[in-house]
Amino acid sequence: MSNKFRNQEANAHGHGYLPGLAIDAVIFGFHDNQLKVLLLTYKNTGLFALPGGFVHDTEDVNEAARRVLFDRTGLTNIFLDQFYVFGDKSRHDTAPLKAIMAVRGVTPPDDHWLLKRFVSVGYYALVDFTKAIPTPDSISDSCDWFGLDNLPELMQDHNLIIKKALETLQANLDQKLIGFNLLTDDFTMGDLQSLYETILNKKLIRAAFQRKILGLGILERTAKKWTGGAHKAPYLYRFISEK
Amino acid sequence: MSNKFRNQEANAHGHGYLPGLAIDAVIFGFHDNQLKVLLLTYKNTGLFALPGGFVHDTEDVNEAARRVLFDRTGLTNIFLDQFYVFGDKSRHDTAPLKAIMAVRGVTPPDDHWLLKRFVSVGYYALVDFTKAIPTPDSISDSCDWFGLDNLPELMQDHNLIIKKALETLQANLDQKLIGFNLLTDDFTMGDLQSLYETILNKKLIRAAFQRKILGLGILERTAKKWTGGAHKAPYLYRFISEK
DNA sequence: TCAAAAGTGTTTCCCTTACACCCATGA
DNA sequence: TCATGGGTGTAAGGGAAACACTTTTGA
Repeated sequence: MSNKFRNQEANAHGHGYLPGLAIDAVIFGFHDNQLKVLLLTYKNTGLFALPGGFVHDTEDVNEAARRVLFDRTGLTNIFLDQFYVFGDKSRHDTAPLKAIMAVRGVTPPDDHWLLKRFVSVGYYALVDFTKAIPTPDSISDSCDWFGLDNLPELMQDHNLIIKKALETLQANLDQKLIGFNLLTDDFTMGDLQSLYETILNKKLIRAAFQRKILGLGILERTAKKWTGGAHKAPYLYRFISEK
Repeated sequence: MSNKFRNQEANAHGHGYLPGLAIDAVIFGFHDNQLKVLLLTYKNTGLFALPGGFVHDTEDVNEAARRVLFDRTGLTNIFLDQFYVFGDKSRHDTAPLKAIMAVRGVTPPDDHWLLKRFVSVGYYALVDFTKAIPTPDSISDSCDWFGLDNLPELMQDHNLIIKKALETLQANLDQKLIGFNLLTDDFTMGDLQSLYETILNKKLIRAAFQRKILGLGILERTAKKWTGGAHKAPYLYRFISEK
């Protein structure tokens, strides 16, 4: 949820949007050897939420997800995938929405469309932490990275959504080779291994990892070297996009 | 789509249902060494469609999918999983729905809820062909198995939905060991291999397959033997449910 | 000179492949 | 007895794991 309220408060019937359908985006980043997700905070409510939005009746659902991702990060051409539909009736909880609106001095009518039951399509995205520009929406007062290890209590079932997104990421990491989307253009083998270890939450064997990754034939060595530490300088690698 | 119209024609506003949200179920069966899916046919329209339905406002989306599966097959406790949300705006096509209604002598008003844009959650199910009892809904005149190799042209994007369901099945076959759901309680190793070969659409090596499957430790030999052919009688195996 | 990180070579182990052989059965 | 399908034994091959050795760098 987020960006869900720009102009919507005055639009009590949700004209122009698909009714009862929301998008929630788990946007992963990697920094300081930690997996992070983008969260919105709502002023004076102590509420935290995943970035999200609704679907215009003129766009595809997947397009809406890309729009949400762009609005919160300024990024396009990013790995973004559906992973689950959250449709339990127990999700229906009007309290947080009312609280957010109340702080803004709005008391929605009981039949306001945002207070109805919503089904949410969960998306997860992998972004380059250094390139994303976290941007709050019109009714949240900040948009920030939070470490996966110390997430706050989130609105509704958003903690569950993140959990399921992480499981999907772990399961697809090797299969779809999506991990690279979390790194900068050039990176060392150590960076990549550290990323894998963080996502999978287990140590990997250095020599085996190096051979396995290089064996995929999807990295090129960019001749350049890194400098700084009291040790041998590692090579920088770059992901080879489709030839 | 199916079962979507029981009582709904008279309910032009879709009261009691989540608006704009549908469920489509790709129900796989296995018979005569062929993968089959359950389809509904609509009288006098030449239209074919996947079984489907809508979500009551008193039930979870996953519950609604189970209900659809039960209504069309009489089965419960069946493998059933979400695999994708079909939400492109190009799906919106009122022609087939109008045709179906027209045959029944109904002309829906232009703002009838069924003529609005729908987003559909795709589910796929794996059922024992011998146990399912295909049952048409109130407005289709038959519900039958169709071989995947000779599917008719289906309503809307239902051919695409089946294609994507099959890809999901292929990708998850080994990982989640879901293939067993398509067989009878007791089966020979040949049956199982034939099933795998059909789903994956490639030949497997007999000896390797047998060792691989038995190596999983999830089958028990039921001592009994099969009879009939001019060759050694194969053992029957049974899937060991959680111990 | 030393510690630490990086790259690579070597050996072992295991799973898959490939091939073969034996068994059971009915025509 | 013969063809056919079913179960299993054995050896080869490929990749991961485990370990070690070398290289590079700054303190």
